[in-house]
Amino acid sequence: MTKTTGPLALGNQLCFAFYSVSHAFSRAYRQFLDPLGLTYPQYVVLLVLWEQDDLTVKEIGDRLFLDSGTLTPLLKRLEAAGHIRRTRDKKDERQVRISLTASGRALREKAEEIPRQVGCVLGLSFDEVRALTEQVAKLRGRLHDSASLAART
Amino acid sequence: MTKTTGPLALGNQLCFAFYSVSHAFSRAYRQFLDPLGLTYPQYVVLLVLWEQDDLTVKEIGDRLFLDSGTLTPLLKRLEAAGHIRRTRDKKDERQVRISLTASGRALREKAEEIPRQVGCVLGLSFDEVRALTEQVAKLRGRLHDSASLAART
DNA sequence: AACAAATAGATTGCGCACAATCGAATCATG
DNA sequence: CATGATTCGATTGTGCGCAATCTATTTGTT
Repeated sequence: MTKTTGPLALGNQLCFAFYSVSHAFSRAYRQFLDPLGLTYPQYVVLLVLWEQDDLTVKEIGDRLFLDSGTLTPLLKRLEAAGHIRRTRDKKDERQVRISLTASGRALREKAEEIPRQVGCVLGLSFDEVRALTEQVAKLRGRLHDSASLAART
Repeated sequence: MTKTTGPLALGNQLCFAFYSVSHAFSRAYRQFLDPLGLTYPQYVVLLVLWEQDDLTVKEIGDRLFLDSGTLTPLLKRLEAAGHIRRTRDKKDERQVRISLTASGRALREKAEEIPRQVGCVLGLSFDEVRALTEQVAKLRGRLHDSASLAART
């Protein structure tokens, strides 16, 4: 057994809980995403585009808290797979607009069932999932606020 | 604004909440870990060793849900930094035992304050942190159980 | 003793995640 | 206008995270 007291005790550390559950979720999704040839981060990018098509790289990054160093190669792989198109914006040539292809839109159907399938092993009610999601999102917001505060120093 | 309904709506997805809060935590820890020359995964390995020294790679992996593909290079970097020693077990030459050096033990003091410093931006009481940690750990357990069940097929 | 199976760790290859840096395009200010 | 600052995205380099594979060692069975 591990100790359960003290500031360094692993069991008490919320950060590790999130770190490890995030990987566990990623592995759980993998079994459904592998047949589609998608990774979890690619799937999340598609989630964004299924909600709103034709976004710039920056807009996608803002929604997912990812920067171009992560997104550029990821988007190139999605483009190589034929799921998206990358085109420079005519109005502002600095921006690259990302739009779904027919293939990318077609994936949506198959992806629609995944969260439900993973969700049923969680043993949580819809309301519990909603409450937990909101609580976690609130924590993420506070961490971001404090980070951007620290960065301004 | 993003939509808030439908199975694919990002805001409703617990998985993304964990994915993004985990990165947010990692970034929050980074500002404290950078001065120590540690990454978050390296810090977590040290947390384990501060709790119990002289573990095998497998034992560390079991506690952290990581495999040798991740741990071997990470441990070599911790060894190169002088924080740990890696020695083959005399009784069972397949195993590599990981033990802290004086330098590795000395880091503990400086690391002791980090979770508290990050924790105070969360705006949660001690009990709320404990409850949330337990709830998240329970979810991780269920995801693991279902994964090992699926792997056995 | 002999040999198949299991186990521990290392290695390889791929895909994030992110800091740092760069070039090009745009904007702001005088 | 001019030009300095800002913004966007791409690029580079480092470090995970993990599947797949490999070797060496140990264990189990006969």
